[in-house]
Amino acid sequence: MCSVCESEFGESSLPCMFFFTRGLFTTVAPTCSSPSNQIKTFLSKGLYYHILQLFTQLHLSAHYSIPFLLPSVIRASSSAQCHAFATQLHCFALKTAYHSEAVVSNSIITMYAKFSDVESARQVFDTSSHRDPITWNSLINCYLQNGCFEEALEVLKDAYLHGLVPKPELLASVVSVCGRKIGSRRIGTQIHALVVVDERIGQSVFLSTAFLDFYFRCDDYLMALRVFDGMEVKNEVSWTAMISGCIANQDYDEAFPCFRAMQAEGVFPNRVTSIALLQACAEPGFFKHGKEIHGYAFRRGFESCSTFSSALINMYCHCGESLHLAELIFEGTCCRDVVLWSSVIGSYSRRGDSHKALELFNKMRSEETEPNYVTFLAVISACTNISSLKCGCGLHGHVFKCGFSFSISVGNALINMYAKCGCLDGSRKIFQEMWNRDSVTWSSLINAYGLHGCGKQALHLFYEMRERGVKPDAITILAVLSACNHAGLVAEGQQIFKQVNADCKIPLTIEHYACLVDLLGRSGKLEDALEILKIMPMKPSARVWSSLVSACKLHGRLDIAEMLAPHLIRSEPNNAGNYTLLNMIYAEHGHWLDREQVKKAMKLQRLMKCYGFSRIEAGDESF
DNA sequence: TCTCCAGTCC
Repeated sequence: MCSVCESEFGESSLPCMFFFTRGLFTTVAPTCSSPSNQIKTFLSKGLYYHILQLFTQLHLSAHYSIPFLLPSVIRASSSAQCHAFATQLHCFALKTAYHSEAVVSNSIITMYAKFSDVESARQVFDTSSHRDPITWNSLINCYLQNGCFEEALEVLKDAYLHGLVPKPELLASVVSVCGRKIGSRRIGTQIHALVVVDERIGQSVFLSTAFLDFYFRCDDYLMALRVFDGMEVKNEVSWTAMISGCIANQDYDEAFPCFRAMQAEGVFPNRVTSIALLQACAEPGFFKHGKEIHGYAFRRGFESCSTFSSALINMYCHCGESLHLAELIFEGTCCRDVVLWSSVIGSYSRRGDSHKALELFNKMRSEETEPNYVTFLAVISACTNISSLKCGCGLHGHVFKCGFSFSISVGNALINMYAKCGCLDGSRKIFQEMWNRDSVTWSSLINAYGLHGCGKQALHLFYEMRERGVKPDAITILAVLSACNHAGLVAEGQQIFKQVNADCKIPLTIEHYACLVDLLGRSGKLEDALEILKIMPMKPSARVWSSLVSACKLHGRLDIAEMLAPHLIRSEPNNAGNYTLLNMIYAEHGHWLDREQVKKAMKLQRLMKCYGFSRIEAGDESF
């Protein structure tokens, strides 16, 4: 048996004879058959130098097979991440002039694309004498894979002008990027127009699905529906794109009938369909569908996929009482990737079980899974919930060590964490050290100032933010109003509210109105607060009523409190706190009869006053 | 070749 290609039979071939006679393989018997078999064996054993030797010999003997063999070896070496060997193969092609064959240069372009060496790929394209449609495709794909969207479009345009008709598969990739890239809507629509006008391109289910997804991502629901209805053939991917589109638009009532229609048409939902549907099942009222999808996926064997497990766990975590199921699935998943860990840690953190979230983070590290920035967001949030500065500082250190100091989101989470842990200096320092900031960064520090009663500084920062051209959003406004509220800056808060309301650029929500009403009430401007109640475009929430009644208590305005009392009780009939508040107001003014009535009403509702208590924690977690 | 999972500020 030949020890190179391990074949049992075959006649002596030229290359093996050569190696044998030159003593390159003194232990090899010359019984190999074809060069391609030998290459396969060399590749599987990692004997790259021997492949180069073999190519040299084939070239010297003018063997015809090189233009056929070289591309497949280049492809194999790029799949195996052998950068150095792949570059040597390129050198070999240059030296032997095989690079002038389109099939060879195409494979070299694809190889450089895989190694993210866009410049080398471009150089090969520019110097190649024979370009076929695949050469153009390879370069466009190279740009797309490496995030160079503008360059990809330039080449696509060039190719079209050179008379090349782009393949639907290629256009599908381009359209897919258009949907994901902000500001590329026009290009996607132009490509759609081109496909409609130029009949040479032809229709394909891939391309139509890409357009369907594209229009959903552009929030053009009607166009998406037109594309979907116009599709002659629909496969599981097109149905999945339709279902995902409905879910992204929060149109859950449409997503499930679509899923039924898909099955009725005889199209089997795949793993991606199940994952997309699980997202919708996490919404209140759709949990029963989630169990159904779980059962279906179990039968189809999707459960072994970590992406699926992640979506499943997320769904069970969102459905409150099913956390034990989420835990069971998590324990039963053998391949836990960083997404799965982050998902579980995030779920515990959101539910307020911060200690469990931190414990899982430690477990994740002990299992040697590297956290990413989403993991840090989840675990920093957990630490913020328990206001543990010691734990937060430890996490900050980890963030630094793991190289996530440059992440804006992580920086924002740290600003919030330091503020909630009582360390305003920490928040300020993070803000100052951040290389890039977004509107959330500014909102976070404004909020931090507000929490610490530094209203003036919060306002100053808000003005600076606007001067620097960073657009505030609804949350920034809420943070500023809240800061004004904490610091008693009534005039400033009122002015900002008026400005934002007049601009109409930022939609004001019930929270903004509640904050303003609270601000006015606390400062004794109860009549102004009542005016706001009249003009607000939404129904006042229980929080608005209770903050106003509290303000009445603070400023001794029994008259207004009595007027508001029925609204307060109606907004939250089962909240004992509201009755207690009224009790106290009546008692303070000596209205004992009214007080008795409130007490009776409380009894009637079988409500008990909840007494405050301090919780003693077992101990701080160590990091 | 198109479709899918975790997320900071209130």
